[in-house]
Amino acid sequence: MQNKVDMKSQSQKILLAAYKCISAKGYANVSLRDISIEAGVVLSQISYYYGNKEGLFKEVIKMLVQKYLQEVEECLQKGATAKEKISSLINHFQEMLSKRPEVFRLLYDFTSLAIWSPSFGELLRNLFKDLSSLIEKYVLRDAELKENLKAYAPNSLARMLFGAMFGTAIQVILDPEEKSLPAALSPILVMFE
Amino acid sequence: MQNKVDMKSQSQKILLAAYKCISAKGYANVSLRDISIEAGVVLSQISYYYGNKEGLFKEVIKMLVQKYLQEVEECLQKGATAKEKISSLINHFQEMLSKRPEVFRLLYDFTSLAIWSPSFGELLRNLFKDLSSLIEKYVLRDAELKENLKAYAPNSLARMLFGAMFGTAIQVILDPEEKSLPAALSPILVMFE
DNA sequence: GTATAATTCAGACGTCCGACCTAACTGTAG
DNA sequence: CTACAGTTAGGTCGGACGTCTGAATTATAC
Repeated sequence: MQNKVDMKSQSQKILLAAYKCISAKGYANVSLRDISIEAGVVLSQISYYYGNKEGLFKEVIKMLVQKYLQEVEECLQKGATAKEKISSLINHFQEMLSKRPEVFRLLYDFTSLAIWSPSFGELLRNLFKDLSSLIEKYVLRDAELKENLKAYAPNSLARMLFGAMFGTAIQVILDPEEKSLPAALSPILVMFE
Repeated sequence: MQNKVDMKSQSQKILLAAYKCISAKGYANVSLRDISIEAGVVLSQISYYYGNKEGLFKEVIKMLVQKYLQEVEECLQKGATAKEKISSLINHFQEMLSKRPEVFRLLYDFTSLAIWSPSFGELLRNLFKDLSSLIEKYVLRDAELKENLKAYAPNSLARMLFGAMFGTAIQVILDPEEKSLPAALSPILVMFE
């Protein structure tokens, strides 16, 4: 019979510990031993469930992607106009930045891995594609879109909008003391008014 | 007497080899041995000149920053209106992306280091501050600025503009096959027309 | 020329890591 | 109970890494 504290499966404990460790110290600075200790599990359990470090981190990413893509979609459904939708998305980003900055740290860490590793690269490419597709779907199909925005391919616009959030957020992460930085996301709205 | 091929000082050879290796494979995937071989220099020369791996990479960054901040400033001086200046900057980014993508790879690699290491963090924070200050100085002090842009703090606007380029560029780096992506930088111009 | 400092060189050291192996344990089906 | 697959445990292994040491060489100052 399993103890109540051990109700969570070993594999889940490992996954959560990996999330915690990596988002706190970075993929490169965390060893599988660190994670096994944090999870209260023996080292070899990690290879048993996830094969290797890369496989484990991929699962962490997949878990996160699944969780947050949905949140983003919900944001984009709020509001009637394009501006309101983007505004809701920006609010969500700002809230995440202040309340769950570790999610962003993980994202940026993941990004640098993706530059050098083809398999991570594909994972991140898909995430970026999905995110910009969501923006395209909910915002840029808006009939009320300003005339001068229509000169650009919707996909380019979506990529740029997402890029602006991504690029602004990293500045916040790097300089959390600079309280005025999150506000830098707001000027995006200019494009929709 | 030094051989002509060895005219470059050891420290310079190391610095250039480090740039080459790191921008090709990433900081975490390059060993000091790789660099010493690429430089045609003995391993211990690296510690002699740069102390340790971190010190060496910091010098690589400083070299790069010095080189490119100037380029950016020159871009921003071209053109009369805010839109023209930003357009010139975007062109420069697009050209860099296609001709010297390794500079961006280095920048993103550096960014992920900066998240976890305070000293790298300070270096990158300063770079971001300098870049956005340049944009602020040359573009956003423009008297012809659109009325609705004036609602935002110039610094916030500059941060967002730089963020948009940073965040769009990473998508290009990750998906170099997608030839339409660099065009995603262009919609930024909408804000200035 | 000699003394002194700076540089170059070859190699070793201890550490840490991911991967791997084998045995023990657990639950289950027959 | 037995057989067996699934799981957990503990430990080892080889290798790669950054750093360090000390000797050899070269340049510099007097």
